[in-house]
Amino acid sequence: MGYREILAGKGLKHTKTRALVLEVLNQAHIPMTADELFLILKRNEPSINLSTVYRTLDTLVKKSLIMKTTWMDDSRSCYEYNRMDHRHHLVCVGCNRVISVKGCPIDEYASAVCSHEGFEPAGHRLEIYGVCSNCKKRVKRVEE
Amino acid sequence: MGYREILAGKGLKHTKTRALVLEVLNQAHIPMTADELFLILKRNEPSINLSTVYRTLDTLVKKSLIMKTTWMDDSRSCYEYNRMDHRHHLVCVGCNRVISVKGCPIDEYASAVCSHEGFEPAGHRLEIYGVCSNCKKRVKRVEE
DNA sequence: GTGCATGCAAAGTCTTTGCAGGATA
DNA sequence: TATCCTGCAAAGACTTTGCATGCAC
Repeated sequence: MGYREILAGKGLKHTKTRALVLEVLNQAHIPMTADELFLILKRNEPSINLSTVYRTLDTLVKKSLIMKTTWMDDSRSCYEYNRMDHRHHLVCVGCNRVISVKGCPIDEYASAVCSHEGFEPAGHRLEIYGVCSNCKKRVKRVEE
Repeated sequence: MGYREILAGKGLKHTKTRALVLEVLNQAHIPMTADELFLILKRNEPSINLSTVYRTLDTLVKKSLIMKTTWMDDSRSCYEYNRMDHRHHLVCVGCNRVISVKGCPIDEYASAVCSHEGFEPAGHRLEIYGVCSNCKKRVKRVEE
């Protein structure tokens, strides 16, 4: 299914920006900031404005085509393609490298917690933070 | 152990603001914004300034006495007491009510993911989002 | 042609910083 | 007393909004 159909399915007009945002996020597999997207979109569409990117992201979030989130150490919003087989992420607290992790260990637990509290499940957010091997070396070097 | 000792253990001077921030967050069991804290602290310390609150929070985060995070639908930073037996949260996407959930289903999984990728575990963030019973009723009423 | 999307500029919100005076060990 | 903390005001970063023009259906 092309992005034109995906957008039409949500009652949205097809525009260059919307299709490109969906494509970039779909291929990225990793949450990106509005500014990062802006710089990428600018290559195809030099006249594009950052506020258009924000408006586009907002629209796509409202239609649940993408999700908005953040990393714990950064207050900027990030945006991520909303897939059926969602992934979680492993983030290095040293260099901010992000690894996309397949499989979700939470769905069952989340449903159980929700039903215990009388909630209708709507999703969850899970990230794992750690120190990657490069950063571990760097720390050791400093400690020596 | 009092907050004076906790602060001293991290090499920090004891100040009213620091002790109060720790106390409020410790009792809250739920992440709070800088502004929410500011309003509470103002009751005890009417002359307090919001920038002092931000500086205090920053200091306490750097010493790992508290943690900084956000909710998915809000870009403001929240701060949470850093306990050994950490909790996760169930958030209503309708009214933003937050329920603190005992027990963590993730530690083992997080360690496994980290060791698979050569990371040293440093923590994780997990929140569950859902629609609480009140908000479910509200939706039904609108649909009828 | 109508209604929604966009570029541009300006405003808004949250957060950080510089500086002089004040509190802590 | 030396050092770090605080209030105040100003700046900074990210995000949103108003308006006139342009594009999609």
